[in-house]
Amino acid sequence: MTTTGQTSFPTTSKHLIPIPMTADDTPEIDPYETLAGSDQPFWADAAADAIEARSPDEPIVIKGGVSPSGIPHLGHVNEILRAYYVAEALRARGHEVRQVFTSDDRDRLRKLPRQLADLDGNIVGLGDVDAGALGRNLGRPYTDIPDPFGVSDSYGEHFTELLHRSVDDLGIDVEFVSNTRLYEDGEFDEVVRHVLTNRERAREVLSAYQDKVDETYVPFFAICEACGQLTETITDVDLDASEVSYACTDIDTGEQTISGCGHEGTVSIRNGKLPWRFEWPAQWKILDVDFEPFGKDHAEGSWPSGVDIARNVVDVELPVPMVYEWFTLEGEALSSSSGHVVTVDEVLDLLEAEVLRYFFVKEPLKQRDFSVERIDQLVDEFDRFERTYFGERETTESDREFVERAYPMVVTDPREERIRIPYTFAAVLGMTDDEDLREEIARKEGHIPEDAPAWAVEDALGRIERARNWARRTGNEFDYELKRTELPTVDFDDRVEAALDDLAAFVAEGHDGETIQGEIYETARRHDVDVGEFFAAGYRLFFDDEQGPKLGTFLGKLDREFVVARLRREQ
RNA sequence: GGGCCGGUAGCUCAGUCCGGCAGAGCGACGGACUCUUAAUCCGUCGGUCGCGUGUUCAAAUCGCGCCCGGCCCGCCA
Repeated sequence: MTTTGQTSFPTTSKHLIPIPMTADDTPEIDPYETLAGSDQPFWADAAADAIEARSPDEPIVIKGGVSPSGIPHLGHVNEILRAYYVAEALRARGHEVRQVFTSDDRDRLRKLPRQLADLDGNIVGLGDVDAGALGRNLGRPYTDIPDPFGVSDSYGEHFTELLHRSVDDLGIDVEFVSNTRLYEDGEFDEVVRHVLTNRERAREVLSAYQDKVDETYVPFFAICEACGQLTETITDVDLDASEVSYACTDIDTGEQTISGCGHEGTVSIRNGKLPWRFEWPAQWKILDVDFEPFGKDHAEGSWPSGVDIARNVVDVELPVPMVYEWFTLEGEALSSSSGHVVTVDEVLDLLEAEVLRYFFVKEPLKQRDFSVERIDQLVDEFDRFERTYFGERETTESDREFVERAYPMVVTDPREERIRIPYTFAAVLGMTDDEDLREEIARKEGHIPEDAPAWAVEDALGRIERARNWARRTGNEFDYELKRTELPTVDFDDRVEAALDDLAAFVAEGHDGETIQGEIYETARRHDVDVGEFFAAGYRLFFDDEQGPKLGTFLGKLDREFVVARLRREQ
């Protein structure tokens, strides 16, 4: 994890001058409007237009950020990918762009997640770590909590690292910034001092948004020297010393109350944090943010107050906002705490990174469902997206314009020779572990051109393992597995058994797959067995299933003794 | 109480900004490949565009009013 190389601010500054207490109308800026009314075929270009319209200084800064509260899932990646496409759109126009992502790791742990994940992404239950020890850290900043796995420096660093790895796996290069480091290194000093200097004003502005703000409210949380909790009761502010005094009182997190230790003390403003509503605009100022995408959860609360605070307290120009809808997983909201999540790690076992990148290139304001069950549809859609780019299929003009712009951002090295084996067919090929056989069948069925370059063949075959993982994970109709070691339980009537013996004899003579396929029909007819019934018998024998791949072709590829013995129900 | 998204073919969705013949993929059905089973190819089937209403020569598309589904905010972050 890296931090920004910001220079320190001088201790005296014009920003320490109190802002006069005047009422100020803040025209609303609707974050839903950024993409509305644009005639751009790709939404990221609409966002880029809005950014360019402000003539920002280079490099243009695109930000995002989340708290490292637990297992990073697809929702967290969404935040980064949305920003990424906007950054790419600007880069394609020749701008220099910094995409930064703040890990809001000084936020406090408010409740224990039900699941955690180790650095390899293996998901474990809370009971598999020392939950009691973790529980004693409620109310403390993530970066002050020991890593439950004992590897990283802190809980915060652990989960930030996991997210960083997910982003790396997607091939996205983002500058990660630790919020804690920004405080520790003094990057926040000036803006914190400014907010505290104008705390009357801050109180007045925020009170329009939060009822709990009263005369005693001070916009700062201090880290208690005794117990490490972020306490909200600030009893005194010493701007000359850049210190605050506090009393460690109970914290009401809404769901539960975290008891304070009662300690009273004084700490530097580097040992604490601004409340989120102030911290967000403060980040805009420190990092000089030009564009900020955020989930719809921020659209009604944090954003309007952030606009007000940016203008009337922090004194910073607003970034261009953009709201994105959250998506669902199998039709239901993602939830770290309840464990209804899917990680990037898991998804990349099922499909290629570019397919996942494609998922996030679609309209941000549409609520979409990510379904493992129907991943084949997503992959098929991606394959069409790719074929459209290479002009291999017809589509509408607007779709073509979208694809031409978006595809190079999804697949960063477009190569026309690339081969995609249809996903469900790849799942069928997954029935065998024999890699040569996989390739042979794929070639035979026309999914790999004669003159395909080796790299393209290798890439294409890589999908088979993923599709097989998918078939197994979902246990769907493509979950074929050759029952090689033991004979499935079978119960055939005499005619079927006679037909199988007959077919065994034919196979023993040595024929290729095509011929065997034809003979299956002939044999069935000769023995007055329904063709469908006979195929079903074959699938039962070899796959313990009602259906499977094209049988004759497949049997022709297996070693003959095994096929003959199995047809005779001997092995 | 408020916000946003969605409702178009059996399924998943595009089309709505900017009104002008109702679209794609999957699916189902029929056929071809000496051969009902993955794939491939050909063909067929598919829709009261959630409901109502207004505007218009013309509405899936624009306005208004509803209904249904989902999520979010009104604690915290």
